[in-house]
Amino acid sequence: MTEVRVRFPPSPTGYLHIGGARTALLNWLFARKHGGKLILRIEDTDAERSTRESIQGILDGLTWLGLDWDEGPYFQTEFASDHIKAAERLIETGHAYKCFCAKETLDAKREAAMTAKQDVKYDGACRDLSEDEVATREKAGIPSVIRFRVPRREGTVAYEDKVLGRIERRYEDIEDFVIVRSNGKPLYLLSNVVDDIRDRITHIIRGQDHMTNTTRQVLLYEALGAPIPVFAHMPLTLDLEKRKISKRSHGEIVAVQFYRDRGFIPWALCNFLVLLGWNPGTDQEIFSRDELIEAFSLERIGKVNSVFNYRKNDPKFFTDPKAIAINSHYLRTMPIEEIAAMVKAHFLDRGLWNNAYDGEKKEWFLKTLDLIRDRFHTINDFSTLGRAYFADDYEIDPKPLAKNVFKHPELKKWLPLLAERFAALERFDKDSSEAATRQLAGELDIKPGILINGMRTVLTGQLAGPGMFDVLEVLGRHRVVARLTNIDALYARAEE
RNA sequence: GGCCCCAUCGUCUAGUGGCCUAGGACGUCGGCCUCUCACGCCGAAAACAGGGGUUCGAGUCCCCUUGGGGUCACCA
Repeated sequence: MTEVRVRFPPSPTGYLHIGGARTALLNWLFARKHGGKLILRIEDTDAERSTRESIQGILDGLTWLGLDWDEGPYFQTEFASDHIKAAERLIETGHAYKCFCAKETLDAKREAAMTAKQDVKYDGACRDLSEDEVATREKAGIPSVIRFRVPRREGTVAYEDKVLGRIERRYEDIEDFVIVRSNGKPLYLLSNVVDDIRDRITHIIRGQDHMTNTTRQVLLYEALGAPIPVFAHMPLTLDLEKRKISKRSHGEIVAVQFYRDRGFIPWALCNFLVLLGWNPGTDQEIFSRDELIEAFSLERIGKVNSVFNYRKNDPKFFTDPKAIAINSHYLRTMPIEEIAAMVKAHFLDRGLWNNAYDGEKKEWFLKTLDLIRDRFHTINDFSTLGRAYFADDYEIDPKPLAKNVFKHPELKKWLPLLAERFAALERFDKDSSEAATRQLAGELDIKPGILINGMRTVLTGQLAGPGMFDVLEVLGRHRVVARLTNIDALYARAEE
């Protein structure tokens, strides 16, 4: 059995978006599943739109996602001579010809046909030019493109799609398409095929937006005398209006970079993306890398386009709720050391990192992360919602401040009083602090919840959080007493 | 408009003629737990686009209609 070779060929005209990431992921999975190779090929033949930053952005995105490749990145422009040679060979073998029609007149014809709601196809004006006619025009300096000569015959071009089944298209519905520009540069349809032949690609896994390219490319494979690879056209990812998502019209919400910046766990994003148009046939939705590689197959890719159900301006669900749900799942179930590594990178970035977290405070750090991670959705939450655990300059959410603190004016005295009790404790831990709190509540004849919720707000800035006495233990007596004692400042600020 | 593809809960989906009074997940709502919130657990509402066939029997096969998407570049 020959080696499985797949490729991911992005055009570097922007950042990596989730559609591209999903394509890369499926190719990667297929390669890993079959012990094959994933080739990364940058399709930069559109020099005007290709940029260095874009190439780097795509590489960074793939790396962040954990999708590694085995060969490349190759750059398509470096193989331009291969493409031209192939085009020349096609001319020699009669599979292509030079066309001298001016782009402007063709564009005008197309436009006219479109508005007249007619079929728009190249009329084949130069298809049967004699050698003399070609020579004359070249001598006259008329620029020409190279067109593929689509066989004029009855019947259809067909191929077996791994996802869609048999796809057929009649020869007469395919126009003679351009494969080389008048400036001598090859076009995608040709370059792509030539590169795939050279790279010995066995399976082409790409979006359904390439379907009409495929029939034409099959013709190219045949004309070039190369074996036709297996095609698998995956369904597209659509936006809320059911439009194909694109970086141009959707901006950051579809950029892989956005998810990195917002504190997503790379594999969680992969896990979410693979579920868009693929399922294992069981109820399993959460997969480790190895599990997913094991479970993956082309046959279980669906035919139906899926909607990327992103939300905007929602503090909790800033993207597809299911993506958030999967991310939070990983956040609270992954080994805490792995979470810690991601939090470290994030803290470093935010200036919240303390080297002791890797040293003498490591145990405390891990314990704290483990305590608070349950209600977080992203890594970023550790520096925002969880800031009070790592710094003293945390914000206090006005909502609980009103509800749990100001609503009980006496807390202004009670909280410092509680701080005194804590300070006087022989040992300060979960049990002793709870006992002291309940004791004080009893003495004051109030519900313990008043003290508990009040101090939660003051100590963590949050309306909700882990069990309060676990929090106290993690925060430590020193910080607890200081924050509870210094409560006057809070009231002073409120009275302003 | 031509060509190609597709059609199950709000969203992601299971379903390959009888196991479907259509299953799961997310989201939503209710309950339990509780110092709060989350987790967890329990429960609820929520879908086969429409119409014809075929068949003893259709979400599942066929046709039509409707709807949606893709594509029609000297972009990739």
